[in-house]
Amino acid sequence: MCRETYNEFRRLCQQHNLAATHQRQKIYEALVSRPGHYSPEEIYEQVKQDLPSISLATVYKNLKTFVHAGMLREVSPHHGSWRIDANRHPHHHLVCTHCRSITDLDFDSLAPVKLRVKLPTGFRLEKFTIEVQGICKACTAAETKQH
Amino acid sequence: MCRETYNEFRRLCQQHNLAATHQRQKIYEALVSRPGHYSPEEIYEQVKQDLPSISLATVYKNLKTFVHAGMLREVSPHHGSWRIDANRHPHHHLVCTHCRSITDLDFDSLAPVKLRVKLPTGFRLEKFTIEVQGICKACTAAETKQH
DNA sequence: AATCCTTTAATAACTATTATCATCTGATAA
DNA sequence: TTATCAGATGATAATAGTTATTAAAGGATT
Repeated sequence: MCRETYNEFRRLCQQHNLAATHQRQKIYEALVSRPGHYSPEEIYEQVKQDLPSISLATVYKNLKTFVHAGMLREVSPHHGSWRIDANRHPHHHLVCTHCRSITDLDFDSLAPVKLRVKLPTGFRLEKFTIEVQGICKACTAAETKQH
Repeated sequence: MCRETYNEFRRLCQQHNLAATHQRQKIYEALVSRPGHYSPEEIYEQVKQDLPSISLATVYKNLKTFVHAGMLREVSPHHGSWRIDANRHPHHHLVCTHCRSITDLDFDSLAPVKLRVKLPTGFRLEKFTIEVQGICKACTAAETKQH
């Protein structure tokens, strides 16, 4: 890990009250040192090259910790189970990043997407989908009730 | 199932060369008769009320069949494994609906999202994410090679 | 009604993820 | 440095979600 990344890692851990362990260091490095959208399994394989005795559960736990702390993000908030949409009309989705509930948002609620550049050659565009991410009413209510 | 929905279902099955079985009818109905973004498990529970002996595998298989035929859509094209994104800069994603690969698209490649209406009260907006869905270069190439 | 081909139910198998718990380690203070 | 201890780790069992297999049943066509 380059010194800059290392320092950033230490700083982030301190900031979030996390012990800066070897495992975390390597997991963090595996993600930030190369572009990509890796799965826990892939990170595990990568980190194992440096720390052969690391456990897959450790990778999962720390990825969760990092995401929860805001040090990393998940690519999509819909992960887990497959969801089917029977709404045939073009529309967008409101997605709660807390409870992951999904609500339809009328297509015309948002101005059409405008492409300012050419897409990579070879990519055959099908459609744009906009996700409006945030905290839903129910989760906001539950949150404020707690305090 | 109302007659209109039933006729549409028959028509869709015919159009896609699918036998119009009771199970398919009920699965289709469970989705289109009420708004929502249901999981296979939820559909299964719903359909079981009418067809107690239906198998969960049948639900999965038919949902896949319907999605593949274009009769229904999946809410999001990436399911499977959890993916982590270490790119701290705001950006969008190109997603291949075939191989599900993910590529970053610079934030400025698309004009900013414009909200034309108020969001539902209580929803606390965090951010907009745009997914650019289509077929990636590799998949297009593989496809044309086949023919 | 007979035939054929598709679909289904049951269930085993598999993949992805989480929980449990004994052991170990990083951070802090002495 | 070393002692201390909360928090982290590794091993693995458990669970959730999904897919594969196969014998039996059902729709479509004749």
